[in-house]
Amino acid sequence: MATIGDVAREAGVSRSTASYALSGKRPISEDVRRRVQAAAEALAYTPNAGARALATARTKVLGLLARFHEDEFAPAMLQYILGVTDTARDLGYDTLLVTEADGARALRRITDSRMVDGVVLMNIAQEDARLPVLRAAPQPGALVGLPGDCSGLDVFDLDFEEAGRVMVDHLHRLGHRELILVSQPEHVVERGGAYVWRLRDAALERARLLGVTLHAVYGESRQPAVGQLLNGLLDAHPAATGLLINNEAVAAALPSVTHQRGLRVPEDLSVIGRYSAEFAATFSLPYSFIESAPDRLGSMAVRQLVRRVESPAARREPSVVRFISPELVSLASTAPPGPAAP
Amino acid sequence: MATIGDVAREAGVSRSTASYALSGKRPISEDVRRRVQAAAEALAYTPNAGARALATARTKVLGLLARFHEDEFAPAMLQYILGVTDTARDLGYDTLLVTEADGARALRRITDSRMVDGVVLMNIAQEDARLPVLRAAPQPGALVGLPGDCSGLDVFDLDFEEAGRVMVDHLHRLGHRELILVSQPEHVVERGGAYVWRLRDAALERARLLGVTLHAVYGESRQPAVGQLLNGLLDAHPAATGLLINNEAVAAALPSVTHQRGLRVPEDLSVIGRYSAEFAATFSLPYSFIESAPDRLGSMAVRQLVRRVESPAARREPSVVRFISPELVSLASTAPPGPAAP
DNA sequence: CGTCACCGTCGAACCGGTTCGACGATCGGG
DNA sequence: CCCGATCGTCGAACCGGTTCGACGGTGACG
Repeated sequence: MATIGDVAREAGVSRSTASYALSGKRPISEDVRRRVQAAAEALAYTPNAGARALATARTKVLGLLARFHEDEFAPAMLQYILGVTDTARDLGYDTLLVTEADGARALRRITDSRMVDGVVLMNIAQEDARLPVLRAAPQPGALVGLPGDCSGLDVFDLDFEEAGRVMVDHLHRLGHRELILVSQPEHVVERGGAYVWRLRDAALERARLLGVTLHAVYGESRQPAVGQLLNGLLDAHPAATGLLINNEAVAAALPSVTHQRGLRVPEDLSVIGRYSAEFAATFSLPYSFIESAPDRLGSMAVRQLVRRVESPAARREPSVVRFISPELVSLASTAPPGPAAP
Repeated sequence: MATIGDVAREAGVSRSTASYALSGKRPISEDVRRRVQAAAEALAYTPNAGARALATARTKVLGLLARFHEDEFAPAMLQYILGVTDTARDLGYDTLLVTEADGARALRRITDSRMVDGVVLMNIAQEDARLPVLRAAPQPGALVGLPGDCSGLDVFDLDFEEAGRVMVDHLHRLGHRELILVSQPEHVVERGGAYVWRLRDAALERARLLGVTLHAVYGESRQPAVGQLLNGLLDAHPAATGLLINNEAVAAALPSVTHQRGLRVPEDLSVIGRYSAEFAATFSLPYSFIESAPDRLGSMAVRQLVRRVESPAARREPSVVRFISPELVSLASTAPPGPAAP
């Protein structure tokens, strides 16, 4: 491979001049600049990333730490990842994807060795072992998901509390008075998946205020348990006219269950979920839903991260916590309850 | 951050001695070795990745080039990725995930700049623009998927031809004489997705030999088109007793269609698909299927890649093309046709 | 007791970039 | 015509590792 020394020799200038001619960081005569560029072209010169990183203390690589729990829904995960990699590339960065189980150790490895200029953390837990490591690291970081203590960290997440309230409000306004909320499986809660109880608690609180009955249960993530759970719920609460779903797997399984039971949606049961539009389209879920926009969250996190990476001033700004407000993007499957329907 | 110079000073030795003490590449007295290790520990020394890459011409990073077409199924994609990242980490490598649209340019970027020691290419097309770039690159590469010309390249893929034959054979043996095969959408073929026609052509050929009628059609990847397609097919071929599916989205949509039509599986219709066990479990597909093991393919590709990266001898070995033989891992939904059933 | 081999350590060079300070040439102004 | 500012270029140092060759000290052996 050609080095900048080769380019310089070919163009008949010194290495430093070649470097300046290519970077434009100092004035260079038009003639020399052209000769250097021609030489670089001719030799197919590409700077060595390691050497450049060593000299500039910049790698142009971002780390992305993600865990794949079997109970997490793959399509959503992939959308987060794409939001990050695509945005990073637009901004001139590559992405190092780290999926190993011991996230804290992995984070220490990539930050201490200076492989990355910054990191995005996903699958944030209430008490996340990676956060102390991140706070101590010299590189900035951004979280997708809200931890218990987010001091000093940039956080991006859906406003799950508001999502819970919007769901309850919407059905209450239509006249529903008995609802069921299916969340993620309980072990997601146990490992600190705060988004489960953030939506759940807010929904329960709002239901209490409005005088609506809300049966809140933890869900399942895999078949056939999901189907059994749904059938059990509908058996147990025959008077419930509305179903709230904070769990992609449950949403995906619902159509066959309602079909099987002969339930019409929304005439017999109003349904409102929380997932991405992409997910809704893939599985043709005919439900009202709150858009969770994973790709947008990933993208936002990267933009903020890169700002901090590239500007010393931005690095000193106070940390931000930014919530995407839940938007009800479809109203296909919610209607006034039973008797009022055609 | 501490450098090896700091460690050396702390331990009272030269930089080279510190390096040798940590790497063990030359005999070092027990006393010095302990002092150096203590110093490294005390200063929380971690080698600078850029500097090491510059000196050793090794980055301990592998590139993973993947494209995400909207008509490709996310869960399978994620399994491929995990197979690669997890195996790479086990072998001491990190993974640079590159998803940009212009794969050839991206590949050139990461190889020319020496960011990676090797690359894994996914979503291989029949005529793949990345292959010339890979062949010209100084780093070894491995493909997950079979291109038209795989000379000089390590290739890992499911044996789709055999999969097609196994599907037809299996149903023929049970007594079925009229079958339907639903493949991927036609535009997957147009962009060079060879696995579509590899399975399809082999199935058609085998059906011809056996005197079985096989209606082979291209599928859809999204709802509600998938459901409409299936209904149309079942209407058009009422005498067909077996359904072959080489398309995850179609498999996922089938239960609600059969339910809706009142078709019993396997009594009225035998079904056999091609997808991963993970996928089957998530969606509770009660079908016979051929395991496609994306994580295993990713893992195999990385193992071979790392062999070539680490051993100059292995680098000179002739390239390999390795097919996973299709295994029928479930027989839940295939039975002799109609009248013979209970 | 002298010599040789070997063990352990050191200094220096190198990997391939970037960047700082200096220096010569050119130009304008007095 | 000389001086000083400006422009363009160069040499050298530096980033932080690894590795080669050399060298001093010790032990074994003749």
